[in-house]
Amino acid sequence: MSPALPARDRILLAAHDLFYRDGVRATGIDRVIAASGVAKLTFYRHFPSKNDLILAYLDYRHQRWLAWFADALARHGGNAAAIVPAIHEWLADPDFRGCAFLNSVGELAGVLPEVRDITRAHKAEVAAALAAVLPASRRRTRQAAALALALDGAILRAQFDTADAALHTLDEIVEAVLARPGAGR
Amino acid sequence: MSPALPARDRILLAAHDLFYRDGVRATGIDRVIAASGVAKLTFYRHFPSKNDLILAYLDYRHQRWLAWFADALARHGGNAAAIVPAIHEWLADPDFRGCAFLNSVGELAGVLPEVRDITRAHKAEVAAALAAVLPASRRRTRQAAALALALDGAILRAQFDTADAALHTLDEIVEAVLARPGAGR
DNA sequence: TGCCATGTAGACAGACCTGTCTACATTATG
DNA sequence: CATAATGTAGACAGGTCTGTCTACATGGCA
Repeated sequence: MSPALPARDRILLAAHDLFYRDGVRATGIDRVIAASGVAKLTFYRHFPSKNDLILAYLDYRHQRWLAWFADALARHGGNAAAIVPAIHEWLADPDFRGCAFLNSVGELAGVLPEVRDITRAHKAEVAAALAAVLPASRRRTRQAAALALALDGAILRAQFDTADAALHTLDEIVEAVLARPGAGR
Repeated sequence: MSPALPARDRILLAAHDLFYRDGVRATGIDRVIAASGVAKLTFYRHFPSKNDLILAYLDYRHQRWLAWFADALARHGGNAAAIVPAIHEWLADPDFRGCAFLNSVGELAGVLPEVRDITRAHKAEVAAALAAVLPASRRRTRQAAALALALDGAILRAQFDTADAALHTLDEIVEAVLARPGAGR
């Protein structure tokens, strides 16, 4: 009957699900408290303000998403051809609601500037994960940056158009960027 | 002393500036009313609910932004090389706060589904504006779709990283997409 | 035994939000 | 002149939000 998880973890889990699904601003503290089955005072002992919870949520999301992404890339072959199938897996998930970081920047960057830094750091790691599956070359880092940017575009596109359209266009950009003859230096 | 613009236009102008700068959800009706110098009852006669105002705002923004974009492309030469300089102009604007439509999808799609359709229509017209400056070819429409997606990625990137980084990466994608040898059909 | 961290339940304050309502002024038009 | 549309000023209701507070329970450890 004792709770399976300590209070802090239950709060963080509940906050993750609600913040990601409904948006940070649209989710009240009271809903997080109800969903985690914790008392209000307990909540405020662990997270003195909602902003603290938001930052903890982004940190948790960062670790969780990146672990999933690295695993998905590996499962699909661990090379450049794995990128689109891995993303397809995500976009097809019925719980897909876009990128938590991009969503948060739009919602919160004005009032919580740390979100910008967290997002920049997150996207840098995404680009690194992409670079790791590209063929070694002098242009690999820049190719990864281009793919990371296109990936963000595709994630957004999938939120107001079909996932298939987003993936198809992403695929074209991936091929164009990788096929491009070495124009560089 | 009579107002330069009819009440409805003043409301829409004020809503545009506030919604775009601070976000739709973060901006209360009272602030729009104060900024437009209109009485509350007058406001509610023109826009029975905030949702009506939001949709009118997006419609107005759509026309205004697209007119600016077409003009900027023309001023920079009206060909494919005009794309990055035109976007540069926008990102360098101190009032730049990302794409109003992408921001709204994140904030509102859950409670106001029309936002999704409006955004899809807006982006389709952006792609058409891009296609108009690309060299005629069998692949022009698909190239424009790819560039539109990359453009969205760049707009986002500029919100948490430097505009220069976003533009540089966008430029690489533009060149890769346009340089790509005809991969057939 | 005594102390303290950690927990529960829930009332409450103060702010802000949307939308309604009363009461009155101005202007154009039939 | 009379009527209707359009405007102003601002109180108010009912809801939601964050964060504080009181009062009490439990379990580990010195």
